[in-house]
Amino acid sequence: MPELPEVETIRRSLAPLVGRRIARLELSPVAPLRHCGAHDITARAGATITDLARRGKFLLLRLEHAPHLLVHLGMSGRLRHVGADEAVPPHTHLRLRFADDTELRYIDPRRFGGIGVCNDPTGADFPSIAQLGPEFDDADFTPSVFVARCRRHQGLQLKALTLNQHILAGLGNIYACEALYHARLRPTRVVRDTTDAELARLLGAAQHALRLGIAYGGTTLKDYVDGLGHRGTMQDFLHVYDREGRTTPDGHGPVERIVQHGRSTWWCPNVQI
DNA sequence: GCGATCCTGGCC
DNA sequence: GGCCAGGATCGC
Repeated sequence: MPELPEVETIRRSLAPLVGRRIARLELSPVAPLRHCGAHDITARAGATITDLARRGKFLLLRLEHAPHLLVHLGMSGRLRHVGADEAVPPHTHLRLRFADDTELRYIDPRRFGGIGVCNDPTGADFPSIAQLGPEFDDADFTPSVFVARCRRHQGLQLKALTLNQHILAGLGNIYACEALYHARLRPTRVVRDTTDAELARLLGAAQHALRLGIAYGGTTLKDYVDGLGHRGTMQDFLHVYDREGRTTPDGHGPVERIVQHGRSTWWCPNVQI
């Protein structure tokens, strides 16, 4: 479900949790645990949340003392801060209860996401975070750095490149399709047949797509909401994603759908060369 | 680098 | 019943 803009929106919406102590913690027996055991999670009961951070699509709940908690929402994960008396939906895997009778719930029907712990406040000791590429807004992440990273994967199609979290962290299927459209690049193009200038354009388009997504509070296609239940509005500004057979909103032409690596890509042949 | 795989649910 | 879904990992 959530890509970087959605996770960032959730992070911001959960700011009221900072400073609160986890009075009680409940972990489902089928919770998707990553690189840890149930006790690593349940032992965090009693700890105080000092900060909420994000790295790529990971949300970090920093606690007063390590280890910290981290969450990845996968395809169907949600985080909700609600009153503890609200009905508990199916597939609720983690509940962090606070003294004011509210709780943070992690809900994930498909369990493609997961929860884990890390000792480093940036999550750097967590395997899949350690392997992430730079953040889109990292000041050191210049076009030449991005091009150099891309050149290590000369055989990749540009669609796979944009989705590859080791090269640039945060894009998912929506923002990858939109970035390729704004960069005017055909998703089936291969890195080795792409100029440095084109790759630099792709980075700029990806950064733009992510910034826009954050500004609009994420994309609600179906059921994405932030921690307080608010929908995003980025869906009103998409140019190609899920628009097969329609024209781009800027009137540049018809949108086609192809399948790459088992996933849909929407793109506009009139624009993307 | 690619395809299969992990899951549940919604829609046709 | 089949197909599809905001993701990532693990084999070959």
